[in-house]
Amino acid sequence: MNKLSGTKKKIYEAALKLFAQKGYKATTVREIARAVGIQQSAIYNHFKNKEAILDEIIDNLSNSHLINLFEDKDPKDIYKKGKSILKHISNMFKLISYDTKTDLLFRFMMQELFNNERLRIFYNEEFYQKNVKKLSIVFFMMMQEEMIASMDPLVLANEFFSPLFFYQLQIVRLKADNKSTAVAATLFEKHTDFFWDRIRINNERKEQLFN
Amino acid sequence: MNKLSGTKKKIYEAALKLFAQKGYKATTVREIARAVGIQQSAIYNHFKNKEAILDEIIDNLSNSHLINLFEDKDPKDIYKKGKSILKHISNMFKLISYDTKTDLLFRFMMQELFNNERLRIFYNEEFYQKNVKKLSIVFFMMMQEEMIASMDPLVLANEFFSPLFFYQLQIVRLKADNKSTAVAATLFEKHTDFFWDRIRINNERKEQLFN
DNA sequence: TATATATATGAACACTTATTCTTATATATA
DNA sequence: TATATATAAGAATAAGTGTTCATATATATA
Repeated sequence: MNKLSGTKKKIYEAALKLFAQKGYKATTVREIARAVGIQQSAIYNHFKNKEAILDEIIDNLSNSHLINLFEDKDPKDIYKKGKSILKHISNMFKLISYDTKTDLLFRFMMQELFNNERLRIFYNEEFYQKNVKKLSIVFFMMMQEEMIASMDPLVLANEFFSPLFFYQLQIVRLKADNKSTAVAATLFEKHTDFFWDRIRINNERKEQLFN
Repeated sequence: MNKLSGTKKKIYEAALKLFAQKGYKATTVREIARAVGIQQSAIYNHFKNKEAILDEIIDNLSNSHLINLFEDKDPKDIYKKGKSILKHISNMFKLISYDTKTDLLFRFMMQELFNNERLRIFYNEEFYQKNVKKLSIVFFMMMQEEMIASMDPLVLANEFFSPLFFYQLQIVRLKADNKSTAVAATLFEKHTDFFWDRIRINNERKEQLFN
């Protein structure tokens, strides 16, 4: 989002918040205007129409932290870190769930997933496929180095990714009712511990392999 | 749902379909009426208002197959089956994703999750908590019988449940765009295979334990 | 068959919706 | 300072919304 005027940015952010809370369809232009503190007609000086706000939000999803679990690091450089890279990714999910800005984006995405084809394409390509593919490369390399047991890397990537997504959804859902997220939050780490412990090759096993 | 008149049932089902497809708010009473083939005013002979249709749908979720993964079987009776009970539950998720009726309920639930507090309560208590607790009882008993490795049963239950949920969401999402679900569908079984293979105690390990 | 009840219609209602004007006021540019 | 441009307000509009009403027609009951 480059150099928005103050008001345009305010409209954008108020709209995102409302879309995430009650959905695009249920949010009125009047509500957005009221949240910004202007007349509804003033909105049309900044956006062509209501849908243009929605489109711009979806456009900007690609630049958000919602999808950059790897922070643009090359899988080839990080696989050596073993468990700690999984811990890091797991922690990224946790941070997204709690960061007030990314949290909105995630809730918005889940809210509108079935109502917007562009959003589904984003979800599939940027949020899911991209990350799972990177993960599977990491796992593939770990297998080659005999850090972890050998199996289908793509399956493994899905198995690592899906609980993180689910726990994230849990937290966003609990927050919607102002319920405690403490228990759900611990599951991020427990998932990584459980997962790594089950796939890693320890020294004894390694010796067995070489015998 | 007891003895609805023909028309009431038609309204109910047309509404569920539309709610699941485009959301409650975006669905108009006129659309529901058109789908049934009656005037919009006739709907009010069967339901007090639009929201009453929504409420009735949510009421009936508890009777649906959406949540009865165990088909009312006692965890104490089924844990002995070991992997096959997990296969069975995994397959239930898969069936739900493809059954045209339950598939609608799941999509409806995900559509309206953030817009309806009663639905979130249902999701949390009936869909999530109830099943995960039953699962953890099953795992706890498997641990006592030294069928699987010993760890926190509730964590294990979450680890088994969450990928199934995720894959189900994947399939419903892919179906929304008429995309192929073949690859996603294989993940249900692969999840169970991977999961069981990692937690089970095989004979060699068992011998080690007794030494 | 006659009567009561349930269900259908079609028109109308009051309200909300997104959007568009015209007009006024800032803000930036010359 | 004068002028052009961007942004604000307020009123108005047309279309869409859920809902109600009086009335007609089936359907079930006596």
